[in-house]
Order: sequence, then C-alpha cells, then structure tokens
Amino acid sequence: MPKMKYEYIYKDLKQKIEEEEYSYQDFLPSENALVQIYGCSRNTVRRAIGTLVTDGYVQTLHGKGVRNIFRPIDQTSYTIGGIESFKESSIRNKKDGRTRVLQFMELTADEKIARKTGFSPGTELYYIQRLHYLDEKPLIINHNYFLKSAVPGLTAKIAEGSIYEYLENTLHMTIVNSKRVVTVEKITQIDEKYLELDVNDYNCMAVITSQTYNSDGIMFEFTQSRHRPDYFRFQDNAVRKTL
Amino acid sequence: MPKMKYEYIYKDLKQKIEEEEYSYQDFLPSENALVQIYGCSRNTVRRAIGTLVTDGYVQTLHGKGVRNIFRPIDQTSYTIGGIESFKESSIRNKKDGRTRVLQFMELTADEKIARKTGFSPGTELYYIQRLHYLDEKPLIINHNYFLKSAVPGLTAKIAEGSIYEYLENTLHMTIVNSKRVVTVEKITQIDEKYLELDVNDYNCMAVITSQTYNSDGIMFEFTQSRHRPDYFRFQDNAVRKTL
DNA sequence: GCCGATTTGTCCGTATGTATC
DNA sequence: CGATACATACGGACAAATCGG
Repeated sequence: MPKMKYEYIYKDLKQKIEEEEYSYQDFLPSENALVQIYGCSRNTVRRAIGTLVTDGYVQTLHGKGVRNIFRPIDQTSYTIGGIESFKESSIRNKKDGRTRVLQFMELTADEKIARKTGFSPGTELYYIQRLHYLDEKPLIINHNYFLKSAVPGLTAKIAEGSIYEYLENTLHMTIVNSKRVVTVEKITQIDEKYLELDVNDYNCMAVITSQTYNSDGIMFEFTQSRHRPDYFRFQDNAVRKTL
Repeated sequence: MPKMKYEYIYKDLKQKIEEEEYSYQDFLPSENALVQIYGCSRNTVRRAIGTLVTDGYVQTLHGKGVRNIFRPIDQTSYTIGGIESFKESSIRNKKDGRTRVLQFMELTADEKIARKTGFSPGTELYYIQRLHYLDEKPLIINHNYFLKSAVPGLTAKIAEGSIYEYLENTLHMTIVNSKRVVTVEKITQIDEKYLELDVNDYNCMAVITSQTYNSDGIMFEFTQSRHRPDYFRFQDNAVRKTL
C-alpha cells in the first residue's frame, strides 16, 4: 500500500490500461464511479486522471468522459522519457545495460566551459566521459559535468554504476527537474571511435544537452548526451493548451 | 479579464518572472500570500504554480517555498514546445514565417502508408507536402496526412496559410493532444533540393513524427516534420517523479 | 427544441500531515 | 518547540458540455 492515494489510483488505472482492461477508445468509469471504487474524493481521482493525461494515456472530454488512447505499439523500442538514469531506462525498456567510464577527472571551469555549461568560470567540477552499452552495443556517449561542491566524493567506481543512485541514496540529494534541448550535431572523432560509426554512413547524431537542478535550486549537473542516430528515439506527449 | 482565475494568476506570475520582477533563485510569495494578493483559494494558486513547474519556470520545495529558476537565455533561438502550428511558433519566436505548398493530393492508404502512419488501409486521406520558410530561409519540410472524413474541405489555398486555424475556427475542431517522436534520419533527395542542403555537409536531419488527436478521440493527423539539422532545436522540461 | 440526468471543469473552505527554519 | 510553508485529501457548490427522452 503506497503512502498516497492519488499515486495508488494513478498506478492502478495505468496498469489496467496497459493490460487492456479498457480497450483503445473505451471510456474509463466516470469520476463519480471512480470515487465509489476507490473510496476517495473527486479531487483525488481527478489528480490521478490528470497525470494519465500528461502521460498521453487518456484524454478527458468535457461532458463526455475519459477516453483511453493508449496504444501498446507506441511503447516499442528504447525510448527516452522523463528524468531517469541510463540504468533506470535500461530496466524500464527491459534491456541489458552496461556502462564504461572513458574519462574521470576534476577540473576548474574556464571561460569556454562556462559558456557551454552555464556554470560560472572558476567553478570546480567533475568531468566524466562515459560510454553506455545496450545489449553489448555502444549507443550513447555522455559528457557529464557535476558541480563538485554539490556532489562530493564522486569516484570512477561510482560512475561505472549509477551516479543518480549515489546522489539519491548516499548523498540524499533530491533531483527536481531537468531542462533539456535536443539538437543534431556533427559526429566527432571520439563518437566515431567509440560508437563504431562510419562517417560515410551517418555524419551526424542526436545530442541531448541537459541542465539538472536539485532541491537546493542548484544546477548541479550539465550533461551532453550523444546518441547513435540509428538507435535514437525521443518520445513526448504534448497537450494543446487553451490558455 | 480572462474567464478563469488560475489562468489569470498563471499568466500574471509568468509575466512577472519573465520581466524579472523576481530574479533568478528568488522565492515567490508564499501560497498564502498569493491567496491574499489574488483573492482566491489556495487550490487555485497551487494550480497556477503547478503549471509554472511543468513549464520549468519554478521549482516548489516542501517547507521552503517556490523558487524562480527561469533564465531568459534558455528561450533564445527558434524553439519547439507544445502543440502549435508553424504560424503560431513563428509568431511566438518573433520571426517572419512563410509556407509554400509543394504537393496537395487526395489518396487512399495502402499497406505501406498504413504501417507508416497508423491509419487503417483503405482510409481516405489528404496528403500535403509543405515547405516552411523562416526569414526567407527554408527550414522545414512537412509531410502531412489528414483524415479526409475528419477534415473535409481542405484545399491547397488553406494549406498555404494555417491548417490549424481552419480546423479550429472554421471546422470548430478541438485539438487535444499529440504524440511525438524525435528521431534522426538520412537526408532524401527532396530534402536536399528544397532545404538547400549539401550531403557532404550534413547527411542527416531531425525528424519529428506526430500523431494528433481531436476531441472525438480520432487521430486525424499524421505528420512527418523534417528539420534542417543546423537550425533544429527541441526544448523540454522534465520533472523527476517520486511516484 | 427543450428538459433533466450525467459528466467533466472551475473554485472554494477546511483539515491534517510533513518539511524547513 | 512553535511558526511558516508546501503536500495531500476531503466535501461541497456551481458552471458548462453532452446525451437521451
């Protein structure tokens, strides 16, 4: 039994949808019916439904009901969604992930790094270069910059596993949000070497740059995540706003 | 005066943040203070703040307050955000947009098109190929497939302007949500020709495929949007879920 | 076309829990 | 410890959209 009711209802409905207890285009029970089913207030039901809307699982229609628009086919292949570590998304996608640390060093941000990352010049950082394998195939090169003062005690050993696990479980840091930008960039020699790419095939790749904030309001991480173009897939659900 | 209170509060706070009335890292007034300021309930204030959180404008911190993490610099250059037409985003980005219709035809979905778009074989569709210019530079080629039964009376003339405007204002359709996937693909001869690209420079590009739903729960549009790699920028804010 | 029942959307006031300071 | 601030949850009221009779 989870602590929060809306979380329980959200997960329960989500599972029922995924298991096709409601089929595509069906309406879910009305809010009032769900209030009876789960023994809670209408606000709580509405909150759970609202989360399903942003997930792209359902759409709510004024005066009509809540319609299931989830299609299992959308979820195939390796997808990138919310904030999650490589390890987490590997597990979610039911793939075997492995990480190799190419570089681990401490450095002080100069003008060039400051412009690129958004950290102030003179800031002490960890710089980590990592190669992520999925089912033994190298797919992603990550260039991480972590704020040393916010992430003390980071080691290459930790970087081999999951840095987020270390941050959350050992340092008890709360990761809040991440501003991400997807662009397309030319392949570098490093990409070519480690991702086993051929410039005569693809000469550019998908790049996700992200600035991640913790609950102290500090941007503690800047990461450039370079993805093999043929395996890259970034998924999103947008809701038309009437505002 | 807008119809809804939370919308008014959301826009007001958003504007104050953008105009740096609260500076970066500052806390906004507490929820109770905002209740006094706007003369509304705490729920309403919280709803406005929740929207700002998903926008990546603020972060809420239990027991502390709501912190402004908006940085004007993040908003530079042409960005792709929620569901909006090319015309709308041109205006939002304060650029001069123009659209040229390359093809306009009616067709019936065969097996191949059905697999690609998600429409059933035999469905009658409009197929439109359009080239979008920004400041007289060709940046995007769109391949639109519209469900004919849901979008009757579409013409090449309308496609030159804004199809969404036609859907919403003339057909009174309500666009609800759009499932999008960003990938990287090889440049085709069509891309090369119209976007004035050189394969020796970039040989691939950013592609956004989207399936858009209306309030009848019908997927009425499948679009493949092919973007010049050097001008492509897809922006996003992810919130770490504790669920 | 109207009316009433149903359903979602907006908003309010209140109570209690939990984290921060 | 108490005061403050956000988080969860409840119950109720009314509006707006839909649908069937």
